[in-house]
Amino acid sequence: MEELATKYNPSEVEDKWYDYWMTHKLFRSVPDAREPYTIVIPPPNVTGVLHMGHMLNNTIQDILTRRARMEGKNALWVPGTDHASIATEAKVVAKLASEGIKKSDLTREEFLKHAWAWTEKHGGIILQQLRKLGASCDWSRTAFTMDELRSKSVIKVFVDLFNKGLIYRGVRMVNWDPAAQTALSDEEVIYQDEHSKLFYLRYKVVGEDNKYIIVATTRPETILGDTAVCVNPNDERYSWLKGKRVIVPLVGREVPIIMDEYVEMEFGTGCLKVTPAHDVNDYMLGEKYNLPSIDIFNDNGTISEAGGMYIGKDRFDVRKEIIDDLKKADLVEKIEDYDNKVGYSERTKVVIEPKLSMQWFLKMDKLTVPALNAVMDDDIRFFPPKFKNTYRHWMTDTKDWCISRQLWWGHNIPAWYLPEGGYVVAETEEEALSLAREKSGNSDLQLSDLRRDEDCLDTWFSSWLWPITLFNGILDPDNEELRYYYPTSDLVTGPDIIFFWVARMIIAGYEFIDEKPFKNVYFTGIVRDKIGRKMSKQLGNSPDPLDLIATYGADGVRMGMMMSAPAGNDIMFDDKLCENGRNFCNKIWNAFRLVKGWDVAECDQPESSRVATEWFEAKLSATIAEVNDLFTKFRLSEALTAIYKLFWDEFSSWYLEMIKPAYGQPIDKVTFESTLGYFDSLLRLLHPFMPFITEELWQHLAQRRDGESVMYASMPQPGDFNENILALMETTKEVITGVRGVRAAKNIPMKDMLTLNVIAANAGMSDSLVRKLANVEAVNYNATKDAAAVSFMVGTTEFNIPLSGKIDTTAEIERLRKEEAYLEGFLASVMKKLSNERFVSNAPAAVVESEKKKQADAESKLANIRASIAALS
RNA sequence: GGGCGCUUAGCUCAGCUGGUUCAGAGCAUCUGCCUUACAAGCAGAGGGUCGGGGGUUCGAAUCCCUCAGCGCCCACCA
Repeated sequence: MEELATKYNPSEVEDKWYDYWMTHKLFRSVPDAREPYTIVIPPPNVTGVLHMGHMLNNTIQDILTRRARMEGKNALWVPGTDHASIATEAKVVAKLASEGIKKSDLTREEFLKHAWAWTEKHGGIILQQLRKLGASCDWSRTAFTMDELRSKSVIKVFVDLFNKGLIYRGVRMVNWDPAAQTALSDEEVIYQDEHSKLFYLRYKVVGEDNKYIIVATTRPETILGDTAVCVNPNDERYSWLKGKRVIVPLVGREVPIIMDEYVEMEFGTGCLKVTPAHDVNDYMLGEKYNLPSIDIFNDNGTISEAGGMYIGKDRFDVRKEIIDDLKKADLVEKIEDYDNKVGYSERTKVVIEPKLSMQWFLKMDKLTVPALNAVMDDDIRFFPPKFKNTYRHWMTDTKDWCISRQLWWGHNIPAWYLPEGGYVVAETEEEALSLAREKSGNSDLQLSDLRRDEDCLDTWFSSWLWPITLFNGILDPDNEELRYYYPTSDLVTGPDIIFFWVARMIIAGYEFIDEKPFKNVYFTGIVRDKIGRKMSKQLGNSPDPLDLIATYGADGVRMGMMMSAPAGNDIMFDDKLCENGRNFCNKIWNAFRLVKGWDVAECDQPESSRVATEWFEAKLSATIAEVNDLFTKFRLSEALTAIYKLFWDEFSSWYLEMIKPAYGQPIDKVTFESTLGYFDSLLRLLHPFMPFITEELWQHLAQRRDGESVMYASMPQPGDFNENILALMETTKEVITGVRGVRAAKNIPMKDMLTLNVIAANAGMSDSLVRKLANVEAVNYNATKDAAAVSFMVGTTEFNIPLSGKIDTTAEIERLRKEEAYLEGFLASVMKKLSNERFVSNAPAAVVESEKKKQADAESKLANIRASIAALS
């Protein structure tokens, strides 16, 4: 066998095995007789780059997929990317701008050419990066939310919903993004607290001399669009205003006073200016009282012709200017500081403008019903379950979904407008034409007479179909793949897109397939930096995952992240975590070097090794059972921790030391074979978490045929094991630790042999292992106390180590006195409990028993200690 | 304004339906070791009245109430 380096070198190993897995198509899945296990990737933005959030999310998906595969399931993890309408279009617009090209100078076709070129250049980078992580996706199935199959599906779904009467078109107040110049859904608006100002403006009452009413507003520039002032009809202060009119300051427009209980009398002055075109509530009032609506903004947030003043200037500049002008005209009563919430575009980060516009909507009220029930009834399970609350909140009383976007990069809405008005919705131009001819009664109508809707669909209107369209479930609903893989097994995603995506996928599942899209949803936390800030490009606090992989190895990064990533809780990420992962890789590597370095001989198995193997076998089984249980609860970090401890503490620190032959000596064949078997089991257990190093070592462990992989080795299952051996070893370890403690305290080198006296007939430990690991030459039972010995206790048994000449009697007595005092206190508290009548009669028998045992143990220990003190004095 | 969650060792967190695997883990710290797999390591050690207060109970980190601080989600008070 070739010489192994003393340190594990991941970079040499990782690419080699990824290529091997790819060459042998080991990630490939097609339907067969096995039970399916399916995960669909939350598609990252096609032009995005890998960040720590992706790392965490995809590591978890890979762990689940790899584990399922080793459990004998037909595991499929489908990768793909999202066209990310707004984000991608914004990037393309910016790139074109840097070349001096304006989007408005291009035709739709020209623009899309640029967009596709951009997508092809940058698209898929992120998927390449995922390979570095070890992601075991079936790359042959890589999909894109805007590829042909997905596009056709989206259009078909739109037409279908339209024909069901669930999609409608109408003028509504929507969230307008002046940077992207498109409408957004409510979910794409993020509200932030702002310190702003409340401006109190004077509106002159018509027909009254020098009488003004004061209106409070945070947005003085919108007075350009005021068409009324509203007060509460119950507000006696203003009853005299009934039927009067006021003059909008500066603008000079005469507008009516209206009375509506919507107005809070306590807020501001109790007078509300009404701007139906630029505020959702004012819009409602406008509808109710038939007020004119003056849209004072252009789509880019500048003042429009309709504003009459400040035309072409930006809304925020105008806010400053108009206040100056109002002050000059003495129309400002006062200005107060005021904290309020301002809506920002999730994508472009600019302030949202409520705007009245013609949009397409999807009716939500009926659609949400089965989706809500599925989660509430645990037909779809959320991990952690606390997110059920959040989900229920949103799913009750959900507002209609604005699905149109004034963008070009996306699925073009399949609606065509007739020359004489009206429109038709169809999957293809041909169908549209025939519908249009029918509708208009004009059989000469040509396609060129029809005008295609300019808008495209919200990105989420394609991603909500993702688990279905990946198996072509819309276009061919009865196909074999859909029947086999759908519903998928687990979805792994962040709670931030529970409404954007998770909820809508569930809705789509029930609406289009009549079946849930997945059985379990595992919510990851947000990856933050070590001082708790969200990682972001702006802060520059996000490490580049590829740098981390280069430094610590993919396995190291995966392991470091997973050790501290409980479900649903944020992870405070620190590079240090990866260091632990790297160290663990090195530990595994070196344990392997040790084992593989031994010479094997046909000799008798020592007693110590016999006990050690029996014990480790039991320990292995117990841990596997524990890990299995943790996986069913999606407690991945705890499962990994359990395996980590099994490997590092139990296997490396204890077991290998127990069986390790003396230097230069061979190991017996029985022990060796057992050890290789354990190693194999450990590698299998670890594989889902750390795929590369386990594959590398599995290769060295045994000869394999080309194409074989630990990926397909079966996950070890727990066997029956003897609980007694576990208890025996716990005692043995405590005794060994006791002896080592004495060595450390007394500065006795490991090389020096010691004698161990047991002040009892039996200690419930393995003598042979104590001799070997504590370097004890003799274990004497039924020994008597010795003034020239240091003592320690394990359970109720006292041990002592004769150390003539090294005993500081005073210090030893003092130590024993402390111990005595502690035990006396402990005993007193136990006795107090036991003498409590109500405790003895109310507590379960087992608890009372255990208290009695505590009492007996404490008494016996106390007797021992007092005897020792007497012996030393 | 409503809802949810968090507060346990210096740091990051486990601790499930109250009771010897209840005060734990990893990291960090301290002490001694380059012992022949690993110093990215080994062997030892210290460290917390479980955010404050009250209650229920024989018994509370765990259940209830309350206060304080923090975080998240939802909501049209200009």
